[in-house]
Amino acid sequence: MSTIIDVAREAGVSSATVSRVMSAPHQVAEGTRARVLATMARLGYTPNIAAKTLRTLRTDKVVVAVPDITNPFCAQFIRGVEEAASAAGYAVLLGDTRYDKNREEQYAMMVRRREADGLILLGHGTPTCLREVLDDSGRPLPFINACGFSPDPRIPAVQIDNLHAAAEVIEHLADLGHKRIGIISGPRAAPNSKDRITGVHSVQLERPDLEISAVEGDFSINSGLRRTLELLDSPNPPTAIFCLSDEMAMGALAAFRERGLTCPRDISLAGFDDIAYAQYMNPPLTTVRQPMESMGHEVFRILHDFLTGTPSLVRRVTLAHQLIARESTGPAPKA
Amino acid sequence: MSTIIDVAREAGVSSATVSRVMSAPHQVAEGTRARVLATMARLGYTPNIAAKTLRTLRTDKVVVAVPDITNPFCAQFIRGVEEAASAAGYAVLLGDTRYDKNREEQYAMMVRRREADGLILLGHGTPTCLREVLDDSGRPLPFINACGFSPDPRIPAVQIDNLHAAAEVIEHLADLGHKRIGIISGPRAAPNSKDRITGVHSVQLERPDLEISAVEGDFSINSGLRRTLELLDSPNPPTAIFCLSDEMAMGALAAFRERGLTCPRDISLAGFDDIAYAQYMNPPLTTVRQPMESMGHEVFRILHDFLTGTPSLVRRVTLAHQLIARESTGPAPKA
DNA sequence: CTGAAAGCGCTTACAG
DNA sequence: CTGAAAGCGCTTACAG
Repeated sequence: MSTIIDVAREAGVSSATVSRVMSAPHQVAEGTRARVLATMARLGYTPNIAAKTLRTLRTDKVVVAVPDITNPFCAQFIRGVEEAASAAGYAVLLGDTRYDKNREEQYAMMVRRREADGLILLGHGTPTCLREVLDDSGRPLPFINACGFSPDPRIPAVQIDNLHAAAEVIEHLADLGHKRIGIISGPRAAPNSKDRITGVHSVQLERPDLEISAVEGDFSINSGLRRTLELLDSPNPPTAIFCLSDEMAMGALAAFRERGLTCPRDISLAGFDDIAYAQYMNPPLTTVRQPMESMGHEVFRILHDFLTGTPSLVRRVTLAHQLIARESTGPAPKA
Repeated sequence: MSTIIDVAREAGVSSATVSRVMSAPHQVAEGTRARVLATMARLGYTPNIAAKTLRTLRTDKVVVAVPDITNPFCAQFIRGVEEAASAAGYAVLLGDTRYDKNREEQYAMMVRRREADGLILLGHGTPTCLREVLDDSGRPLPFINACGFSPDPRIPAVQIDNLHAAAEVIEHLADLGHKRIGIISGPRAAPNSKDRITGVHSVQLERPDLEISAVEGDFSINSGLRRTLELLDSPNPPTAIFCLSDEMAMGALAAFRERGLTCPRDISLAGFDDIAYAQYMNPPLTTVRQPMESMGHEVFRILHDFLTGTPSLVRRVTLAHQLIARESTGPAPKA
């Protein structure tokens, strides 16, 4: 591999000039620039990024860590981040944490080791290795949460209004005459699961005849299947089930089939997220759309402002959600 | 951020010793080592990877580029690669090419610019910027294909036996009495689509009463839906449809619903890949399982051998597939 | 518009 | 077991 020195020698200029041709071409005389460009092409020169990074302390990379790349919901978010990032000349390093704190830390370490300029984390957590840095300096970090507000108010975050979104689903079900509603949540610890459950109960305050039974899932198809079976086998089973992810709703559909139940005739079902598959399920799934691509754009924009030193006081951004009523919800069966 | 020099000064040793504590601890006297370790911890020292990479010309990273991270099929593959990679001390950089050659090139450039040691490409293509290097030196590159054999025999690749896998599906359908079978392929240009279609026709040679009509899709749910509708609306519609991806099969199921057809009573359906959703579709989907995680393991192993200079003549590896007969295929309806 | 020179933070033969 | 020193390939004030 040829270096900037080789190019300089061949083109009869200094390495500084070659460097300028790449980073500030207008500072170089046109003839010189053309000669250098031709030489670079002839030698097949490719800059060594490690050297550049060492010198500038900038990588033009961000890492985005998601809990489960297998989930199209995460993938859509990544797409959004990547779109905004590549438009700004940044590359995206993708991390799959599998809901594992250790793996999250590993990706966060990439920014400490200067392998990336910043970290975008889909979720509400703050990796330890970044938290320490935060405490030391007291100033914000190149770090942002999506789909979950951090408990630390200094850390910027973007999400939807989970509380009201969940409330809307319950209202939708209640309007259809459902009285007994089963909720399958994600892990309770997650603030957005808590927010959604709070939303559910906020409706119950105004409609005291609602009976809500909440069980805890883990967002996976299989947990949706298992928990639904439990709800169906309880003494007084719900007439509608609200899963806090579309994947769990997919499991619920499988459970209905296993019990010979027809949706929505015998039981209604709502999901959350509006992944690409939701509209193709049988029946098409009623769910809440989270604007994941926009969330990706927004999150990158905020991180980028920070990285470029653009002053900004933005800390919390809430994006619009949308209840999408499809065929999986219908009138409650007559008792 | 403290550097190796700071640690050396504080610990009263040279930077060479600090370096050895990290990379070859057994070469350092125990007392010295302990002192250095304590100092590193006290200063919160984190090595600067850019400097290390510049010096060693190794990144301990591989980039894996997939056509569509949104597809769980790709995600499973990534999981496999990542498992093998992290066991070997490598990090994975993930690239989503969206079936776009330009984006593929961009990720391939990362290895030319020394941002990664090698490239794993899910698909059969060879990025131009790597092809040139190959031509120059004549020796193999840190590059490997998965799910598609490269036309260039020097480039290693791992896949399943697409030809026989597709043949097995057709035989399964023919055994169920189906005579008119519709095929929805991926883009025809892809070698693995061609291989599968060849497999389909190989069965036809032995069973001349089979009528095969093949149309071209793009692996997306929506193309599965559209193409299925076309097949259903043709003068003499097939009694079974074989989609060359499970996502397209999902679209086919939506098309059946749109036309009021019950699967498998009125029409049978088979997919390809066995993504996680396949078993939860309604009805559960008959499909061909590709062992994507194992493929990821295998691919990384081969690349790693190359990277570490381990001599190996492995060029083509074929992994076992499996026909998974579920409920979406049944006897052909009586004419 | 261009060049000489310092320096980013590591690693690694080499010598002792 | 340890250190002095060179060097990986860039960029950037500084000077002209």
